[in-house]
Amino acid sequence: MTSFETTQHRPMSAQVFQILLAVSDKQLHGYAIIQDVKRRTAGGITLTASTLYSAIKRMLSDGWIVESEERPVTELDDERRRYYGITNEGMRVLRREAEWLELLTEMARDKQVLETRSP
Amino acid sequence: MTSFETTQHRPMSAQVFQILLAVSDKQLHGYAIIQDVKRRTAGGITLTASTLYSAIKRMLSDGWIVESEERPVTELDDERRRYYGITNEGMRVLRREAEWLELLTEMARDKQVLETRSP
DNA sequence: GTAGTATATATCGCGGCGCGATATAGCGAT
DNA sequence: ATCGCTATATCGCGCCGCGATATATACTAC
Repeated sequence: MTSFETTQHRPMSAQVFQILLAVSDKQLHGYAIIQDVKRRTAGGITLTASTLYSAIKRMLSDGWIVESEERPVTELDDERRRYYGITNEGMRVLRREAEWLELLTEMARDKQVLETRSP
Repeated sequence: MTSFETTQHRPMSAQVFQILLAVSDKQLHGYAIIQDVKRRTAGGITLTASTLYSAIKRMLSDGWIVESEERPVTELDDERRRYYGITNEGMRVLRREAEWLELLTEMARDKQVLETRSP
């Protein structure tokens, strides 16, 4: 019998969430992450360089992402790039955060802040 | 011809979001907000007193909530209580944030981080 | 009655983090 | 060759959540 879930939710910034989403299905280098997030959120989130690289530093030490030693095969590569991939732990916290966001959305729906789903 | 929507999303903390949700359909005093949020999120978010009252101060000056002068009719009242209600502007930013959270959830679904919704 | 806990609001200071500013440098095109 | 884009990195400011602390009233138990 597991104890009831009363664990305090550890907040994750929208920026870190987007970085994790970006590298969740492919290896990306920093600058590509910025572009990917900007495109996918339609400008809703524009990562600054300082935000990105400080976040990467934290996520590395937290074991959420890893720098890949072998480079993805591309004819047009750039030596300066550093590629990152998600870890199992990173995937775990990403999934947990996504479920949390889904729960928050449902709370808003319960309060009639959002339209109720499927008429 | 309107320009394409590229407005940067203004981040709202999970705490402020929960406070807005709590007062979205009824007038509540500070301490009751703490209890309401703790119950509704099943302990996921526990507002501290300092977080709540500093957030209330900001939300008042931002015009997201107002202090109600007339007190809700209850036989068991408490003179110390200060009741707050949501404004039209508060409702607007709350709805906008809820839609944003819904969008983030969909992004996670697109990346297979969440299971695809049942037909 | 009085001790202890819950209710209720408020302030201070620390720490974490997003971000503007700034630096450095390889790259691609005209 | 100059200029904008690509690419990574650091510093410092400011905002904000939170622990600590303060004050005071209400309720409950012994």
